[in-house]
Amino acid sequence: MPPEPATVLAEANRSPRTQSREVRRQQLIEATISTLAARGFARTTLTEVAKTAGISHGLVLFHFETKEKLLTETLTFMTEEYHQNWQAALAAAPADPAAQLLALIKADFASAITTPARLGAWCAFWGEAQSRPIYQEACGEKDAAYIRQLEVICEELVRQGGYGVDAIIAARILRVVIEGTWLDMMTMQNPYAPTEALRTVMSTAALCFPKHFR
Amino acid sequence: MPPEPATVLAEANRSPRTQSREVRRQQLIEATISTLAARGFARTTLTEVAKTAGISHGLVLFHFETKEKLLTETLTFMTEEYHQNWQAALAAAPADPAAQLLALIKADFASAITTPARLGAWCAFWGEAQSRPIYQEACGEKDAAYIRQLEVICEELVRQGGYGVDAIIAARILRVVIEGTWLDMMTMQNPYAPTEALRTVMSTAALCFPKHFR
DNA sequence: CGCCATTGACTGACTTGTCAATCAGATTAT
DNA sequence: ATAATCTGATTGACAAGTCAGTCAATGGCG
Repeated sequence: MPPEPATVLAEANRSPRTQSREVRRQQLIEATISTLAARGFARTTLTEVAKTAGISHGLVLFHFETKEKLLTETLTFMTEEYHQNWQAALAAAPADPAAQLLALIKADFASAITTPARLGAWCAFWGEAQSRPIYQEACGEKDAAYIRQLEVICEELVRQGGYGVDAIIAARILRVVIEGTWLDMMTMQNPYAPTEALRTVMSTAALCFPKHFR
Repeated sequence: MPPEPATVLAEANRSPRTQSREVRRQQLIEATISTLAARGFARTTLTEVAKTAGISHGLVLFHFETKEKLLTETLTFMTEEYHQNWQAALAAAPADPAAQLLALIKADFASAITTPARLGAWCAFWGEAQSRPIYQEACGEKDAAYIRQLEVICEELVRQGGYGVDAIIAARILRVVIEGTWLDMMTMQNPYAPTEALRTVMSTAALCFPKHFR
C-alpha cells in the first residue's frame, strides 16, 4: 500500500541514511530542480544532483533507472505542481470572471511557484524543449488547458464589458505578458521585483478590460 | 591588407576545400547556430558543428581555440545582428514616434531575424544564460539599449496622445509581448504564423496607444 | 535471516583539446 | 613558363578527462 502523508513526513525528518522510495524520489526531484537552476541543463550531471541530495550517484540511478527518466519526471512534477496551483486558485475564487482572472494572475506569481530554483529550472527546460519533443509533450497538454481557461474567462469579460477586443488575442496578450515578466525575472542582470511584475500584468489587464480593472 | 567584400564573396563560392580565415569563421558560426537549434545547447558538440560545416572537428578548434570561444562569438554575432537590424529599421523610419514604433516591431519579425535556426539558437542561449553570467554580459548592454529606445518612443507617444498609461510600463508590456510571441513560435506544438504574431503585437500597441494605432 | 536501500569502484562511450603530418594555393626563383 | 619554396588551412590519430550506467559488496531494519 502507498505510504500516507503522515508517514512520508515522519520519514523525511528521519536520519537521511535510508529513506522510503517515495521520500527519496521526491528529494531527488527537488535536488534536480536546484541543480538545473544553479548549473543549467548542459552541466547538470547525476553526480551533481547526487551531491546536492547528499547521496551517492549510484543511488540516483537505483531510483530513476536513467538520467533521462529523472529529468522527464522532474518536468512532469513541475508541470503538475503548476497546474494544481492555478486550478486550486481558480476553484477558491468567486464565479465572477474578473475575480477569476485576478486569481489566475496572482497564482502565477505565488511565492511557492516563483522561487529562484523553480524559475531557473523552467528556464533550463524551455531552452532544451525546443529540440526535444519529449519535453514538449510532457507539458503541452497542461499548457493548452491553461490557455483554454484563460480564453473562456476573457470571452466572458468581453461579453460583460462589451469590449471591442478579440478575446482570443486578449488572452494571448495576457499569457505572454505573464511569461515575459517571468523571463525578465530570470534573465535580466538587475531584474525588477515580483510586485513590479504583478503590476505590469495588472496594467495589461486594465488595458484590455478597463471597466473591470484599474 | 584585409580582403575586400568582393574577394570574400568570391571565396565563398569557391570549392570548400580551403577557405580564408573570415569566410571559414562565419561559416562555422552559422553551423553553430544551426546545430544549437537542431540539437539544443546540451547536445551541441564540436564534432556535430564540424559535421554540419562539412569539415573536421580539429579545424573548428584551429579557428576558435576553445568551444567556449566559439559559443561566445556566436552569441556576440547574433546579438550584433539583432542590434543592427532594429537600428537600421529605426534609421530608415520617419521621425514620427508612431512610425518608429511600427518600424521597431516590424524589424523584430523580419524574416532574416526570425528564421527557425535563429529562433532555436536564441532559445538555447536563453536557457543556459540564466546560470552563466558570461552569456548575460554578452547581450546585456545591447538589450538595455533596445529597452531605452522603446521607452523613449513610448514617452513621446504618451505625450502626443495624452494617454494615462505609464510609458515605462507600456514599453515593458510591448517588449514582453514581442518576446512572448517569439517564445510561442519556438515552443508551441502547433505555433501560429508570424503574421498572427505581428497582429498580436499590433493589438497590444493599439491597446496602449489607441489614437495612434488600430 | 531476508529484504531493500546504499555505496563506491569500475567500464565503456563520448568529448574536448593537442599535434604532427599533409595538402592547396600563392609567391618566388630559375 | 616551369619548378622550387613557402604559408597557412586542413586532417586524423591520439591523450586526457568526464559522465552515464553497471554491479558486487555492505549495511540497516523489520
